[in-house]
Amino acid sequence: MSEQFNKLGYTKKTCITCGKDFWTAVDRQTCGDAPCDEYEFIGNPATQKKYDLHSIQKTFLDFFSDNDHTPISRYPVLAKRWRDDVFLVGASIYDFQPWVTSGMVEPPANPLVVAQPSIRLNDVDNVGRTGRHMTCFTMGGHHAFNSNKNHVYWEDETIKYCHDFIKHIGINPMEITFIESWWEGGGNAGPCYEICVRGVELATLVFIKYRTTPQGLKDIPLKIVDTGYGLERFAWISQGTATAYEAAFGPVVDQLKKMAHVKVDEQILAENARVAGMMDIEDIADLKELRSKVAGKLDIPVEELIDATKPIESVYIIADHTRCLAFMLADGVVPSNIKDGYLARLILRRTIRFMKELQLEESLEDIMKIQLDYLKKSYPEIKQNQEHINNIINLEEKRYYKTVRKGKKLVKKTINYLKKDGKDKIPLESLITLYDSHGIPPESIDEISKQENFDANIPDNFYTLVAAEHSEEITAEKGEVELDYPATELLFYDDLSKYEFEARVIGIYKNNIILDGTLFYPEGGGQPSDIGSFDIRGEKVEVLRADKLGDIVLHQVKEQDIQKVNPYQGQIIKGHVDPFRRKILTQNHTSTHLIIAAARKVLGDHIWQAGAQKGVHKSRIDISHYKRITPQELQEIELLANKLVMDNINVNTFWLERTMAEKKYGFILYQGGVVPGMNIRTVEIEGTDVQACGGTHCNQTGDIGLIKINRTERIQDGVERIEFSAGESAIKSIQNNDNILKESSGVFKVDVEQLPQTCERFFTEWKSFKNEINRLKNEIASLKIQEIINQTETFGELIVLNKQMEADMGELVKIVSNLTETGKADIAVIVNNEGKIVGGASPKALHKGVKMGEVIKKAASIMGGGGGGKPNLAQGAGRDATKIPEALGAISKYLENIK
RNA sequence: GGGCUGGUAGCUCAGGCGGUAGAGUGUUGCCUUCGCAAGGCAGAGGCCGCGGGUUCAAAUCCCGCCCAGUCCA
Repeated sequence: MSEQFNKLGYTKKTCITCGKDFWTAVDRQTCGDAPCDEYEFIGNPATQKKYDLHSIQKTFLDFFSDNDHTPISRYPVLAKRWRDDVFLVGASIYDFQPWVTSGMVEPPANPLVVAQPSIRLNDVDNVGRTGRHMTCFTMGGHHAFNSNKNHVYWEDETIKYCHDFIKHIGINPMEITFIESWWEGGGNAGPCYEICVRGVELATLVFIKYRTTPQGLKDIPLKIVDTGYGLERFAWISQGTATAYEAAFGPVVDQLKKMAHVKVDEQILAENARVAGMMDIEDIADLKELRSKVAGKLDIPVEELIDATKPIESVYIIADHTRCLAFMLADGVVPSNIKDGYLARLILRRTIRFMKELQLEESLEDIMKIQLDYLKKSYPEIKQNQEHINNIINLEEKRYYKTVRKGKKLVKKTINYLKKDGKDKIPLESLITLYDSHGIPPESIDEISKQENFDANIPDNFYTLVAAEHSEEITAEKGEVELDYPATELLFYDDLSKYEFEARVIGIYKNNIILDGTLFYPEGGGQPSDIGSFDIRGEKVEVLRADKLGDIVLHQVKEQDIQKVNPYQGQIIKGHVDPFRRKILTQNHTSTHLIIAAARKVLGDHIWQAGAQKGVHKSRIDISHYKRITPQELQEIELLANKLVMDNINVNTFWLERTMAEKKYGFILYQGGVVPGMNIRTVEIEGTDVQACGGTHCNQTGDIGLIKINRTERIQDGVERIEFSAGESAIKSIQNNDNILKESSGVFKVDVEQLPQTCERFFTEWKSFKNEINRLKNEIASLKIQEIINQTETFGELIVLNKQMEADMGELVKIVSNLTETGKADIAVIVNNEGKIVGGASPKALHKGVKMGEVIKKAASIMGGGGGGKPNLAQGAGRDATKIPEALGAISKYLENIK
């Protein structure tokens, strides 16, 4: 245990309430954390000086900077910029996972200090209501990374720093308690202290020293001091405001209050926060309990409490959410229906919903302006993105209103149907469909139902029931094979123009050959593998593909070829890479970098690669963009990309240490996806684009020759796919388009230039001909009626026509329906020479029980076909025209029975 | 990545268990009116998203694609 506590005059006690061990400098019974201790700082700040978020952040960074820590800039909140296991940064340690924390890469500084905006959305429902929950908070972290070679500092120093910092800002250290605890997360674990003052937890000091495995805890080589100071909490305790929101973003709250004319009862809020502080609030039931407790303490009915707090809670939510959004959008999250984009949309729509609740007339853009003006003091880069943020939120606002409008209609329609069916409440099934498929939250359904005097019948555990609808998905765990061979030397990086090489066979795995070095590029980074052949003492063995397994390249050959290689284990063989394929894949790969660069120029800096697949004939690249790329924009991108080709820019590739590379170029390096490893292969197209990329690239952009963009596709909301071809394939693509045009214009026998207007003309004419034909058929039908109207017979009371005549299906239908509708016949059955048959019945005949569908079905089946329809009109057909008389006979027979 | 909706007239949408493509609105002409608002009558306007399949017959059923919306991880 730490010596430091004794030095500082702290002794260990056990909390009489929760039983946890804690360290204190005074004689006290409880640990100092809620619920063992109540909030004691509301209306009673713990410091002389009041810190706002900007000043506490600066004080924090300066303090640790003065104590030998290197301050580093915040990381983007969008964690996928450097890792692919989480969407958003949830703590300062996320910045260094996994590369630094695994020991693979040196930290940017050691020890270091950072104020990292972090986003956690799991408690989103509590935000604004408990006085302390936020979606976005600033985690101050001072970190030390201790290895065998380099011991920086551990527990003693950490405790001292924490103690000194708290003292530095003016809190009496006698008030601090250090609660002993255990921390686990992200596959790591270690002991920790929770630092509490006046009932609120201000920081956590974690000492990461283990890896959690199914077999238990394992020591890790790198021991990490992971501290998290809740800077908003520090601001709060220094100001003693009723809620953390006033302390963290008071100016925003004030302006919103003014806008919405919200009046606040400070006493209620303070009591609410105090009681909430004592509770672990997780779901709606907890919130309800909170309300009733607070109402009880204030001795007012719950309804009154809710009415009194609802507006200000909305203000808090909006202030919190816009801050969260500002970071997300500025850092490059594009709202979407999936992944991180979905989270952004969720927050954005929640914000609008609470704006509606307050009946604010201002747009989201107006509100966001307040937030950005507040944030710009510490985060000028966010304010610089204002235009981009506005573009997105205005678009999203419109989309949201459209969805709401549609949703309202749908709910009303649903209710109408239910009313017709004599139901008095909405079944759960419909509620789930409305939410799940159409995004209408149950609160909205309830609201609309009330207007329609209907019971929405929404269960309390609605969202749990929705979750139950989504049955768990099976994720196939792929068994990783581990092979014990030395890393294959990747020769292709040395000289990209070489296609012949010699290497030693060092192993064989299934039908794969392992060499000590290779020129074959293994599939990776969206670039397909090379193909080619081995030359083994004059015998040729085809290489089907190359794959990377860890550091080893596997060369796949045909099963039967393995014996040819087997005797040569340990010997040198020759390899030959298909130069054409390699060349065109290389051209395609460099092209993707140019298209990205061009797209950023044309569409904006928010463009980020979301995936890519290169191919021989065509390649594709997915980019984040919040709306469709217009055809004009696409042509601009194509032109610009080709200009970059024509400029014949040098493409430089070199290896850089990871942290160095990040410092030099920023996260835009990871445009093409997260790359593993200590050193990063950096591909730089001079003055145009830099990416961490393991692929093969042209030496100069001119080597590409030509880029042809073929089409775009919206693969997901917020992600646009661009398909293109490069080099020879680009020429082929253009020629292919040419051929299509020539063939098309050839059909019309016009010049290519005239094709559009010719198509237009033909299509228009085709439509008018179609209408004309329809009109003529009507006329023909009435003429043909004249032909046969006098051939009717009378069966009892019914006038019957049962004949064969020449007419097509459409005419038959018109003739028959005209006859029976006008009363010229009660039963009309006409069959043409091909065996197509139509029958109709007048209301009078229907009344007698005639079912035309059955009649025609029978008649058509005699002719070897089928048919059917409604009682008053039916049609059918048979292939055997010789049976027509027989079919007509059957009908006569049927009619005999009717009369 | 997975699930669920939807795409029908210029617009808003019915219809859909296969059997003659509909309404409202807008539009055009005529009637009523000094004129307008309004009303009455008549008409024009549809590759029923695209491509396959099943069937005597597909807007309708099946498969694929495109477009839009939405929920979840």
